[in-house]
Amino acid sequence: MSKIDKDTVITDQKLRQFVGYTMKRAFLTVREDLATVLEPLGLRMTSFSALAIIHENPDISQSRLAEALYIERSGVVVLVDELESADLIERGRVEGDRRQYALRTTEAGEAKWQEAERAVQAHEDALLRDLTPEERSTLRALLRRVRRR
Amino acid sequence: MSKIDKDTVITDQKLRQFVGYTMKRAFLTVREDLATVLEPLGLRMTSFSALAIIHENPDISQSRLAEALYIERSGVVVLVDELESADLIERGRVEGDRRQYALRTTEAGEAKWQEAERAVQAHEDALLRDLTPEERSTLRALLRRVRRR
DNA sequence: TATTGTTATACTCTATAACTATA
DNA sequence: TATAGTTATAGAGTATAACAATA
Repeated sequence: MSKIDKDTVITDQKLRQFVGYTMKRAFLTVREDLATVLEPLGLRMTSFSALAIIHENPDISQSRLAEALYIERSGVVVLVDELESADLIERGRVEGDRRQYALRTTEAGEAKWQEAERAVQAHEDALLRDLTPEERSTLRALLRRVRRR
Repeated sequence: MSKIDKDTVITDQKLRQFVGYTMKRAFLTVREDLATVLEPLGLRMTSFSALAIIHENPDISQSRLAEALYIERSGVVVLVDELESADLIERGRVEGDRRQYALRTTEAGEAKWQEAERAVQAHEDALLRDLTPEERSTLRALLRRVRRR
C-alpha cells in the first residue's frame, strides 16, 4: 500500500507496443503545434483543410466538401460561415440548381492559402526535423495504408 | 459560377503533402475502430490507457498518472472514479502521506486488462493488415521521432 | 509555500435529428 | 421522394480556475 517513490520511473511499455498509442501521441503533438501556427492566421485545423479543398476544387458544394473533410454537412455550415465572414471564400450560386452553393476562394482567400501553406510547411519541417525527406515519405505512405475493416 | 459535375473527382493533393493530414486521417480511423472494440469491454481509449499504466505501475498516484497520460489531474479524477466504480482498480492509501492515493488494479482489473490487451491487439492486426511486422515497427519508430519544438 | 486531489465550469469538435426549399 | 443546406441540441474529451486537506 505504499512505497511510492518520487523518482520511480513510470513506464508505458505495454502501451508502446501499439501503433495506435504512438500515433495518438504523435498526432496530439502535431495538433497542438499546428493550432498555434494557424491561430495568428485566423484559421483552425479544419478550416485550413476546408480552405485547401476549396482552393483546389473551385465551385465545390457544401455537401461534397463535407465528404472530402469526413464531417457532417451540418458542420460544414459553420465552417463555411466562418470562412465567408473572414472574406476568404464566397458562396456562389449554381445556375440550374438553387439548392446548392458553389464555394470558391476570394482573392484574399487565395493569399491566405498561400500564406498558410507556407506556415504549415514550416511547422512540419520543425516537428519532423529528425526525419529525412525519405523517412517523411515513408511515414506518409505507411499511414495511408492504415485501412478500415 | 456553375459547372459542378456530380461526378467531378474531389482532390486533396495539397493536403496530402502534409504528414499531419495523413496522420489525422489514420488516427481517426484507428480511434473509431478502437472505440467499437473497447465499448463492449466497458472501456474508452483513455481508460484503457489508464488501466495499462496502473497495471504496469502499481501504486502510482493520480498526479503521476496524469503526467503519464498527458492530461490534467482534474481529468484523472473522473477517469479513476470510472475505473474504481467498475471495480477494475482501487484507491489505496499511502502510509506517510495522506494526500495521495496508491492506485492499483483489482483482480477483476487484471483480468480486464488481459482481455482488453488481446482485443486491442486484434484490432491493430485488422487495421494494419496491409503492413508487414517490419513495416509496423518502422511506423512506430517514425511516429516516435515526431518531436515538439 | 507546495502538492494532491477535488469540484464546477467552459470550450472545442463533432454528431444527430428535425426542418425548409428546392429538385 | 431525394437532395442541399440549415438550425438546435447534445455528447465526448479536455482544460482552467478555485478550493480543502495535507505536507
